Amino acid sequence: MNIEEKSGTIIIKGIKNLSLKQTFECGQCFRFNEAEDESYVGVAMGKSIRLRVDGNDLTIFGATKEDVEKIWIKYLDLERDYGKIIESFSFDVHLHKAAQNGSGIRILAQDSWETLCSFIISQNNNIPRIKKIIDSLCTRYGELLPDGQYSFPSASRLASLSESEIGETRCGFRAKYILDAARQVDSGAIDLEQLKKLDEETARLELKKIKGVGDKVASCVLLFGLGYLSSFPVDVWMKRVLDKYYPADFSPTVFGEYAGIAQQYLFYFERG
DNA sequence: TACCAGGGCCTTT
DNA sequence: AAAGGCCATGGT
Repeated sequence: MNIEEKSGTIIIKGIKNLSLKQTFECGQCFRFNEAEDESYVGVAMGKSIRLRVDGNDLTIFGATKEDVEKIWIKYLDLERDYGKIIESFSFDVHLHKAAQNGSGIRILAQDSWETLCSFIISQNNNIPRIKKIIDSLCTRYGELLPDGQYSFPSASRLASLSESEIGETRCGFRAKYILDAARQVDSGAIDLEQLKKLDEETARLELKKIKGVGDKVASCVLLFGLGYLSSFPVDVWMKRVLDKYYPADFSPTVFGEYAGIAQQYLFYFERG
């Protein structure tokens, strides 16, 4: 990877298939927002960051070269050849079309705890409100970062709160689910890092032991927070896609080891 | 298997 | 401006 450091910013050249807009607005992540000059600003992995793409060059503001190498390349999944994956989907006309439409999407390797908590909040909810609740959670219970933003609160911090304190974020009936997740992660009853080492279905069963985590939320956590790129979340949108374009007995497992990436292309395409 | 659980967005009127 | 449907659901 071609990494240059220039007056406090990092530039990585020759990155194909990276659109910040598609990546941050396809519903996998709730803490990045578009700023001026089409850059994206947000907090992840406990750090604030600003990103900008010009052609095939990615500029990273506010990060050290060490953090780029250790954190951000992995977070943005920059080492994976998405062009090759898109071509591998050419056996399916509809998927291939969707993939070309969303060819700048990358599946972020997000923090496992933040992903679990965020997708519990996402249930039966819309994106603007999900973002608002997460923002409130971070401002209230996260840690203040040098640039004035707040980190995502740790499981142990949330485990120390009452249900009504979590409810101050206006998350409604989800407060008890967030608290259960925080307590199970904080106590070690669930070890999210260990789940990355299991097989997908065993990890899914572990996640579903948490209140408020059903198949859909578990699938999202597997895909966005635990690195299982074969995980294929099926929500109302995806049901619609499957009904519309695929036979009744169709199983998304035919999409293979990158079925989760296929899911994102189909989701992004269908939502328009 | 229905129905219920915040609340706010968003479209329609 | 007011109404009502809807929302990347899961629990009971």
